[in-house]
Amino acid sequence: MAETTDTGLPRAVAIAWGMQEVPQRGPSRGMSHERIVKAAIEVADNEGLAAVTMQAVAKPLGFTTMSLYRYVSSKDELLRLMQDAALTIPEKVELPTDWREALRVWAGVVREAYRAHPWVLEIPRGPVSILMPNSVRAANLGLGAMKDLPLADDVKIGVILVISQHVASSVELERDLAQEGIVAVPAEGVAVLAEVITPERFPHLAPVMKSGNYIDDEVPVVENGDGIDAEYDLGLNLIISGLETMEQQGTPVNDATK
Amino acid sequence: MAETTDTGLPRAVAIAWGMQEVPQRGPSRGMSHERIVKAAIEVADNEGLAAVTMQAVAKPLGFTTMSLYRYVSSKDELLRLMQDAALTIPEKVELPTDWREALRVWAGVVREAYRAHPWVLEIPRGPVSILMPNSVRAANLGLGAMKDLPLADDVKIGVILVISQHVASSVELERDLAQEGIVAVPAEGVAVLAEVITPERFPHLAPVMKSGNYIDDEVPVVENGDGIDAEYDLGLNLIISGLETMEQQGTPVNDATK
DNA sequence: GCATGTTTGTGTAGGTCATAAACAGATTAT
DNA sequence: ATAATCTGTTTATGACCTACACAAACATGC
Repeated sequence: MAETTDTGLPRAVAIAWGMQEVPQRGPSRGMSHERIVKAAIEVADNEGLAAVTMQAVAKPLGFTTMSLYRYVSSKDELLRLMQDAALTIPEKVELPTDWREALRVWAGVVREAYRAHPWVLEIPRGPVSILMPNSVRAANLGLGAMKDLPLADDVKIGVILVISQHVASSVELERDLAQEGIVAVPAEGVAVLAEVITPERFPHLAPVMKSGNYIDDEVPVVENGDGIDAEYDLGLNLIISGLETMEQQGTPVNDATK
Repeated sequence: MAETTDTGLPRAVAIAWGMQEVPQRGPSRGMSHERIVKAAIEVADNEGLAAVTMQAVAKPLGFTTMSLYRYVSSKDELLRLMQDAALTIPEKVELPTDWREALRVWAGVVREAYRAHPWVLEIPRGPVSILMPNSVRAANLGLGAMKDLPLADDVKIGVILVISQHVASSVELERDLAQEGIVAVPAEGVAVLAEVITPERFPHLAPVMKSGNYIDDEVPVVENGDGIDAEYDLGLNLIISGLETMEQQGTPVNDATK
């Protein structure tokens, strides 16, 4: 599926790491991966990921659609490059010494990266994604945040995955709810829904909905904007709190960093 | 964006709840939402979500492509119906009384539902998804698992979201890694990668990779199949453990169920 | 310099898809 | 009956990705 280079690495990985040798014989190139990806990101930022067509990317650059294929072997590859390039982790991040605070800062950095380009979450993240430069940088930073936490390496990797996924899901939820006109269910629709979500059929959920915090006239069932922050904090707090007990219980450690 | 009915509810919601009145005047219908969705799910199960085209769904049913549009207003609506129908929660689930075990069982049920149709995770889950019958059933069951946990309702809702998202992400990761030929990076490629992931540039990550658990000849950086189970358990354990301390600390309770 | 092979950007064309529009036959309401 | 409405179909349109072929540009080896 994913095109591979002679090193056996997916092409997108080689390109993103700058490991793709440039041809020498022909005319010099008038374009570059960087400029293409940048233009594509601009389109996605302005008009959404669905608006990213080869034509829409090429045109502002003053090139033809097909010319992009001299740099990118498929649209899929372009999407993968965008996915990595959009995950902009700041060059220098000051991490607190306390691992709890450090993890919070780290999660916040990742969260802001997603928030800056929410469409990245629409791109399917295959196993290749994790080999890309910015994913590696993010993982490295996350491990740094946990450097004083006495847990095994594979647990730390797991924590990084769990937190990343939580952050991603949270931003995704936030983005979904921000789309007005979809969430807004008028009172009439809510009333109709209340007829099928009865206490008999849904004994545990129905009372919660009745309690009113989750159904007002506009926003049903799920939380509003503030609720998203609450959900983000809740998940992060639970994970960190869980790590604390794990730390106190002293899980066996197998740390390669010594 | 999402088509709405006269009740103001998205059409997909009305259809899924069986709240869509059937026309009376014309000829009787030769097709049904159920059969269409079932056929579509079959295609997705066999050939992946990408193979779900209106034609591919209609043909096995002996109907034309366009006939589907008499039942479904767009492909997007069909996808949403598939998304809900694929989340098959068992009719009766025996939940242990202990909320910790009950949450584990609940998470397992959701996990198996996703595993049965992993392609659901490729369908963008908009805010509408949460109004669909099976999402509501899942939420109700999750709340039931926590019925003896003295926490506020909105916290419980948050916990359900957090756990669902963790389960979904974990299954997604599992599915990605199961696709052979993408993950398999030959030793040569790994060696090349090791040249750019240097201890100087990635002081925390590089030692972990060197430690060997994460790079063998075939599977780089990320865990193999067993590792996925470990990641799933880790996340769930952290969340539940976090809930335990929250329980012991006695967070203020505001329970609508009394 | 010059021939040769390579690479670039472009134009053309083919194939897949979703879906709008118009129509004939079926069925029910008046 | 007559009119209104609905069903399934045929036809057509417009996005899109991308394979292919071509001419001009450029580096290398003679």
